[in-house]
Amino acid sequence: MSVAAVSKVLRDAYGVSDALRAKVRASMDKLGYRPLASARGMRGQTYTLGLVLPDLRNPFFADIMTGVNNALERTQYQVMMGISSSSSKLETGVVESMIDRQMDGIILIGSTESRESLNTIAEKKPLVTIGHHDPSAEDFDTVNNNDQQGALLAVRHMVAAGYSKIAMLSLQGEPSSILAEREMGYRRGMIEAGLGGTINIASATQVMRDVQFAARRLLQGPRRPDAIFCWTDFIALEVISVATELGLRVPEDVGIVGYDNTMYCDFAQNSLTSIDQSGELLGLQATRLVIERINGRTAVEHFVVPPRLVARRSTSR
Amino acid sequence: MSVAAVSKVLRDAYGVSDALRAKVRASMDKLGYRPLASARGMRGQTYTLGLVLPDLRNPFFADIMTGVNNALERTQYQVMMGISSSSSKLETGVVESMIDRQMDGIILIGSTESRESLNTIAEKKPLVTIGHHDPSAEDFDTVNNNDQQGALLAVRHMVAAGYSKIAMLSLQGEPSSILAEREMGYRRGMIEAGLGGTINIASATQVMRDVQFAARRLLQGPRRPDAIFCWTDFIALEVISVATELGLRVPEDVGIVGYDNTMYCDFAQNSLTSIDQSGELLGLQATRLVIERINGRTAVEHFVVPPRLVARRSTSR
DNA sequence: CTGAAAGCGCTTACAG
DNA sequence: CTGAAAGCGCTTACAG
Repeated sequence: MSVAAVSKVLRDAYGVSDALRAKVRASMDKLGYRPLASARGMRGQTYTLGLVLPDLRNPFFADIMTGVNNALERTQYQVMMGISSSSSKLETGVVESMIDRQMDGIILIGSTESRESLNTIAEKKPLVTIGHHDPSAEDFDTVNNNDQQGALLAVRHMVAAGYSKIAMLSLQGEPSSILAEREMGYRRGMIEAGLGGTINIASATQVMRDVQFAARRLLQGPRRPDAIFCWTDFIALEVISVATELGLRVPEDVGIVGYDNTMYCDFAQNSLTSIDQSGELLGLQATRLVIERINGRTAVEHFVVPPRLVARRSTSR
Repeated sequence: MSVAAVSKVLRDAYGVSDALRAKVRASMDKLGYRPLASARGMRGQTYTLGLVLPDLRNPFFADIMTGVNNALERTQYQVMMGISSSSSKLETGVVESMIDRQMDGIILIGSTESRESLNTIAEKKPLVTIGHHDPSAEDFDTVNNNDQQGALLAVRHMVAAGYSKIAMLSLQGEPSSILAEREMGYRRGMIEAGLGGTINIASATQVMRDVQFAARRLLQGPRRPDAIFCWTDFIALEVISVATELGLRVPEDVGIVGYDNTMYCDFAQNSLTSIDQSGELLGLQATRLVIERINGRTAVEHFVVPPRLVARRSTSR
């Protein structure tokens, strides 16, 4: 029973008899042997996937993780997460550190990087992005919900509910492709409904104070909207809070729609209409794709899931 | 300029002249050299800390991460996160995989493991726990808020606000030391107020349906409480939701207190009184302690921060 | 089918 | 102060 034999059993490689395999397995169990990922990484794989998320606050990312974990079930792979907004290190920094740590593949969520820098990463490691639209990318796979359609659904729903002065509270900061897609969907929806003249896009960072400021500005301004389509559920909940404080009634005075359909939407005190982008499915699919790439696939894949509007009281006028 | 020299510069080790150091640095920059963590891990450190959290849904963990990232600023260390509740692998599984991946130290959040199994981990790697009370542990450090006092503060506050039939909605599942501490604090508070006869502890898992069921049972039962102290803010928000659906007014008919003082507490539609356990500080301190241990400290440290009650409308009767 | 040997990119004594 | 050499625990040709 040689070192080589153990290695082969470990990787389910061919060239070991059933007898030897059983013997090795028994010894591994008896000794509680665990292979060191670092040593394996020196020559082969580490069986570790790197997942980079922009922040931990949005419960939507927990949905994605559920899908990732489901896909990893019964595989040898483990996932390690890193946060791209950590004060000191930027997105590329976190990704580089994943590469230094020999992750076999990388899943990047909500990236704001350019095609070029994503290609640079993809040269080194199999890469799949979630929440980054680039249908003509060739070196990495993308997994998305159709953000433009999501925004369109939101506007159509609000129009059908009788709202007409519909604003969008978008995200301020690094421009991203999903931002562009959703704003485009909003514009198209407004124009389609003959409301092109009242298109009104405000924006705020994710910082609480900022969102409150932007919400107050919208709700106290001269052309006060009667409905607001918000970037995420969390932002929508803040808008509900501000509206409540200003003495405005939701949905009577102002209708609110969020994005992601997180668990908070269901609470009676929120009852928030939202766009569901099937986070769990996105995570599952991204994980499958990255493992396929690790196993040799080179043809690009772009996976898009249709969004779904879940109507609740916040728009039931 | 030898391989050894590069290694020394990398680790800021002694025994290199300023001239050589500068030369090495220049070359490193020019070539864009990045050391491979796996290779470093074979002989020395990986400069990676492993952080294990029970789930991604509780926004409180994001506060902890903020502290961790602050502590890591200007150090060479990176943090990798793993989720202990991932369907397939259990808490020990995730920790083992962190050890296989040569993490230099491990921070374990909300562990439900026994002293023995934590000691087993601590034998292999520097270990610090957050949210696990074991003041006489000797092989690993602990970082906590004083959960017993937190619960006590909650009960005292509710009593002062005029509530008397105060129930606790606790967590069902693996018993943990923080669970024991909080329940103890609740009991002590009740007895202290002369309400020992109406002690009432219900419990539910974190699953939404479960919490709703438990909340309904409490609020529709024969000895309906006039106030409920909840395990986390999220659970408290669910209780507010159920109460609202049952036509009960918060805080008039029932007062609610949460735990963690997460951002959601501030929303006008929630305005939830909660116990702040300074998550950011806990994360910061745990990170410092684990790095100290990596650098050789062996004397145990147990850090405890006092909790703070933040009163809001949900208890202002 | 089986195992001895080289090598992955570092760190660590050790000799110069 | 500097660098040649051994060795960390694996995987991968390669010879037996």
